[in-house]
Amino acid sequence: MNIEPTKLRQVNVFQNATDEDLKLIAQHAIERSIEEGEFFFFQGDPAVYFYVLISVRAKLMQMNPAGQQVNLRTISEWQMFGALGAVRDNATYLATAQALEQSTALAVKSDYLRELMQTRPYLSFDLMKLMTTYIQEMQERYRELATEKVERRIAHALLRLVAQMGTKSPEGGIELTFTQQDLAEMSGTTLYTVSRVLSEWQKLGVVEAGRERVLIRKPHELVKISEGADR
Amino acid sequence: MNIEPTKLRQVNVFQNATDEDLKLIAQHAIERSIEEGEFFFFQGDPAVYFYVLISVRAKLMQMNPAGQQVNLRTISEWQMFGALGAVRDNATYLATAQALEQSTALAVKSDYLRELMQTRPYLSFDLMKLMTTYIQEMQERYRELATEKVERRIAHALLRLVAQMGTKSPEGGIELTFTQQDLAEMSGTTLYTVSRVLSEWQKLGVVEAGRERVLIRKPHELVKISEGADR
DNA sequence: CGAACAATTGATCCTCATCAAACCTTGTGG
DNA sequence: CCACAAGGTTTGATGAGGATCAATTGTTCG
Repeated sequence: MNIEPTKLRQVNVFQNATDEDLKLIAQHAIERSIEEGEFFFFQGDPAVYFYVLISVRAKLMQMNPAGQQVNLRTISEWQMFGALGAVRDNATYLATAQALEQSTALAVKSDYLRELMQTRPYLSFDLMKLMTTYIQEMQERYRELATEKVERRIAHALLRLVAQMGTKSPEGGIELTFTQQDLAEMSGTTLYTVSRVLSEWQKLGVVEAGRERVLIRKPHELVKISEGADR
Repeated sequence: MNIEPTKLRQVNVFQNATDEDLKLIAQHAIERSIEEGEFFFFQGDPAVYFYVLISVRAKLMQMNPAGQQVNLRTISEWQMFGALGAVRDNATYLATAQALEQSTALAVKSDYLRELMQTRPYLSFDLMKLMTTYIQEMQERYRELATEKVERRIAHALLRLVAQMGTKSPEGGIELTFTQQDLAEMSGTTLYTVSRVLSEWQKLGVVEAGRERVLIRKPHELVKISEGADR
């Protein structure tokens, strides 16, 4: 593929790979472009490929039988996704990956990654480290959902988004791009409640909410809310 | 240590290990016995050892700042726990491990496992497989908590327990041992709600509830409840 | 037998989900 | 370039689902 192999070092799991390895991986990669709202793969599909997002944004989600969905994580550039299938034979994807905007990803056969890992312990380790962070994050979110009230959960979700994909706004503050529906699915609540909470915070000058956009004016206040001290 | 090395093959992650490997691991293991209610380790402690439970039962949990706790998983014999720290240097435990009865576990230095994995890809793979199942389970439980009502969540929690540690009762049905408080922490609800739901089910003849004990009379009914079809 | 712990049950209250309707914002096509 | 459609957001009204509190009743074990 026409990707510059060394760029792949930006991928978490490839940070310790040799130039040679990156070249091999690049050679085995094909590019896939997906329209906004379309899917890279569905939960339950055979996990033939894993992906590295080149641009721009996607999300991993799960749906329950009734069709309600839950957001597991947002994927931005140079993040790997769909890689858990590389671990076992005949694995299937654990979640569904949907493009939030028209997006492009590299696709590499899971088998190939597995093959590489046989002889390159550092690859296994870096993948395990990534998996550990997933476990940790899911455990935290699970505890949150079980024990915290909505307002805190929303604050937490926002803070996670900031860490993951926040950009500094020229006007000061941190800018985030997503719908309130998305935020609701990330914090286990509804669109309506998110809207109300954001309005509330806006009155207090903590955030500014707009269409598919939130500007965080006082991150520190958000942290306070997320940690308790019920205002 | 005086453990028979080949017994270690019952451990998920060691199923593909050579006899030689098992012997090495056994040699590096020390035994730790813990009283009921005491702790193997706490979340945040440096993850110096990983453990393999020899007997009898323990649980992994997280607490929030306010002290409310959430059960992540129940550990029974020959299950490994606290191993995620083996992945990175200076890692800390992601959860707290508490003995549910007086219990014994083998403790092995995390460093040693890491060393072994450097040259034994199958070990890494088997650990990764285990991690994958954790991720999958946590994702499912997270979705459940976000989208399902209590009754279903309790049913699901029971079914998971059955799969993990259910024993057939002589009177017919499947027997489980735990407090309703535990079950509440596993399904993200309260002691009171669990009690009410179990009473309800008892009236319908689905289960029988007693002190630290639940007998499941009609597992099939439980599955139905967990899957929807609001009775 | 009594103390400690587990379970039950009723009464009450509060947080949020749900429904409905209107309001904005953005992009598109005539 | 305006008007309209489509999607996103806001806000109010209502009610259900559970959490919480309080008091009582088992159960087990020393």
